[in-house]
Amino acid sequence: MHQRDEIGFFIKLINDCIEKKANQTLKQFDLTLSQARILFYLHDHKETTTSQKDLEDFFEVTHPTIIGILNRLERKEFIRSETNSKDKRVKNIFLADKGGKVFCSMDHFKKSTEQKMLQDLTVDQIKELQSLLKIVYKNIQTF
Amino acid sequence: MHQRDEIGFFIKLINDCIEKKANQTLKQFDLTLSQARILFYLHDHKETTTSQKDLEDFFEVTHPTIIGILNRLERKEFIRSETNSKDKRVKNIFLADKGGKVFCSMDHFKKSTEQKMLQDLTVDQIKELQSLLKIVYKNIQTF
DNA sequence: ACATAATATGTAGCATGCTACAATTATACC
DNA sequence: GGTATAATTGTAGCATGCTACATATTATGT
Repeated sequence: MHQRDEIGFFIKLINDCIEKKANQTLKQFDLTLSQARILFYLHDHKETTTSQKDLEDFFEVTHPTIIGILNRLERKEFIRSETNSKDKRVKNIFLADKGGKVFCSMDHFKKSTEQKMLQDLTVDQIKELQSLLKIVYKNIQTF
Repeated sequence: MHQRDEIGFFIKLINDCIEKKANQTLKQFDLTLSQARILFYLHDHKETTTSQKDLEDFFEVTHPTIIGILNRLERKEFIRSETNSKDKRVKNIFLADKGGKVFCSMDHFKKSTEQKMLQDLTVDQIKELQSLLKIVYKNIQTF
């Protein structure tokens, strides 16, 4: 088995490539892929309040990672944050006006990207890919 | 479509997870996953000389990325390097004794990891996954 | 009520990826 | 042969991931 044929290696190639291309496109919005994903999350969860911890759990990254991304987003005024008055340990995160404004054009970019990525695949193949990746994911998590 | 169901997002979760677990295991060898992958490459290409550029092309990363990894590997004496006398622009990279020594135990770890990752999948399913990922990869590259 | 444990966030330092710019050497062309 | 171009490597600075340690607040148990 050659290194480049291994699933883990291949997944890394794909992930690096997605991130690079996305970051090049998102540069026009002064955003990175990880930052944009946070904005999408906040947009999708407008009705409920979101804490830093919620973002850690959803994106499955450690808290120093989330803190870094949020600090950069807040410095650029895409989001704002405030301490929860009920539980002062908790910091709530909100989409700021600027974050809402870039949303439409970003959403369009996101949909066309996902579409290009999955072109030449049938609906069944996409479902199959999702289900296979889910199994792989479950396997690695239980190491 | 929810964010976590998107292929790109899912691939990132899997990649982060693989890298984290692998780095925890490889710590005993004083190596990271990216560093170990370089050693595997050098081991698999013992018969031919390898330049920095070869590694960039194989791993599809930029040259500053490769330089960083190689510098850390050389500082730890897993590899050594020398300027090509025929073409002084080129820097050749060799596996050092120390790099060869950790190889057996790493190889064992690598095989058992790949096995655990793909458990519960049939040979046909693995082939199907590889072929689907290959299509996705081709699609992103031609953006 | 008070000590202890758990939870949420913060900071420091590192590895790996990137872009942008620079330096050196080899190649190509007139 | 000399100049322009290409190829290879190097450096600086940043974003995002991590671990390890620290701090503040809340929850728990006696």
